[in-house]
Amino acid sequence: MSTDGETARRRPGPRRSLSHDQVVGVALEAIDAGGPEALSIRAVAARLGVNPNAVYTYVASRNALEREVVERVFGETDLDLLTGPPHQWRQRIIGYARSLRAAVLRHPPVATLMMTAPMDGPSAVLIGERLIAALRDGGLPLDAAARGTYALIVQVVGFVALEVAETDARPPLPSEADRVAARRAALEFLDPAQWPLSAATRDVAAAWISTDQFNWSVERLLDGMIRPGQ
Amino acid sequence: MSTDGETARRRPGPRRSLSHDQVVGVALEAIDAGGPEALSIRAVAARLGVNPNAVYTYVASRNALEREVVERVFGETDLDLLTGPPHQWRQRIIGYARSLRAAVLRHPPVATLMMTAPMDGPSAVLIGERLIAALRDGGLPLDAAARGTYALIVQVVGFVALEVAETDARPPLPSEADRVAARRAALEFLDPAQWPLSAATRDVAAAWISTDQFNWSVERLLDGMIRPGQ
DNA sequence: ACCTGAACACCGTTCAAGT
DNA sequence: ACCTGAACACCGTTCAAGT
Repeated sequence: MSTDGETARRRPGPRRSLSHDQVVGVALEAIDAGGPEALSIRAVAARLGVNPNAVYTYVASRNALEREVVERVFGETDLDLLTGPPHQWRQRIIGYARSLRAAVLRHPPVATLMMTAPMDGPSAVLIGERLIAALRDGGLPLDAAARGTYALIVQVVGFVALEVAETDARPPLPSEADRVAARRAALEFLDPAQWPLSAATRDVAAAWISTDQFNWSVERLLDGMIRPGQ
Repeated sequence: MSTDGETARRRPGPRRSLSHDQVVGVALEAIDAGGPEALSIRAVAARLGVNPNAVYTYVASRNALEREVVERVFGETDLDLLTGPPHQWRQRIIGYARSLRAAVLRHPPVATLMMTAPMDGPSAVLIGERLIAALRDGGLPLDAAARGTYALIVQVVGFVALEVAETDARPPLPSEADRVAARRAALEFLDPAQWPLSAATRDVAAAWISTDQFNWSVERLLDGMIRPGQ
């Protein structure tokens, strides 16, 4: 708790000390500079110019640090995109989904971290709250809106994680066109005699990680929820 | 190990030596016994009674080992569920999705591994091939079936990964009922004044990781693909 | 409250040498 | 071909001690 300093009390928002935020910020810097393995207690300590164990003053464990980094990246998304006129519920959801994907792609190693820790931070709660509202604007009953919220989160975060998994996760990522081209080349081996359908859809599979496919997946999920077959 | 010279050559299938398969098997055993951190070159070596570097005779790196473990778990799924009469395309897909989820839940740490490596193994190709076929049986054009295949994979694997992320990933996992109950308790803090929609749907959010929600998500995605709004 | 110093029990990976 | 022995450059975390 940061009741010790006065600056912390002035701000009514997050109660974290400045040094705590610095640690998280440095951790994100380390990840952006050195890739997935660069997020370590010792690397953060080195960047701060202190001994490794000094980091434990601000963070409980490596795991806790990872979760704070995730929280930080959620904070880089544009939550305002989720609010707006009810009839635009669809654009709001798609717009925010793209904003979330973009934020993670700026910090590729964070994609994995999002899949390995429960989404229980303040940002996650706020995103959930606004997603439920948007889905209700789309005509979903309350409970279905809550279910749909999670299906959307799974689709969006899962998509980005698998997208990043195709790379070495070292920022900056190659352009989407380059990544699709690399996939296309890697799929050349598909033998039409052995896997006729896969071979015939090589070009589609190469573009599985594209923005186009991302939008398509989210839209299909929305379509399936709006006129539910149950 | 037995007949490391001739048995491997007799079989025309995978060209791997018996010892290679043993290494992967031991890695999976280690994971099942010790959780996510137990999958290490040194732990596998210790289980085999050899020096750490001896493992490199059979596996190129820790990363390669992880991917082989994923391949092994894919092999535990029941691919036959994906084949069947065309009119049952829906049951085939849902049935296989459940089989895949069950296989991963038997080896929880593998869920994360599936999100951190490209799905390019032989099992992944075969699953893709049969998923495309099933979606075609559902009436989708070829390209849409290929797109839908990836959306389904993202939803299924992403769902399981986030489900496991709520636990310590140490098998055996608590029962689903227990895990839902734990989530319900953890969501007690939600303040209706601050997050009215989230607080009102606590019970739904607690069951986000349930089989019911899993089925619902997959079904909604299928609904959205079968009558596409594009 | 926050840091240093030192240590413990681990990692993945490489190299040289044996058989 | 497959292993040992030894080493390098790392990890996360804990404890005791300083200020």
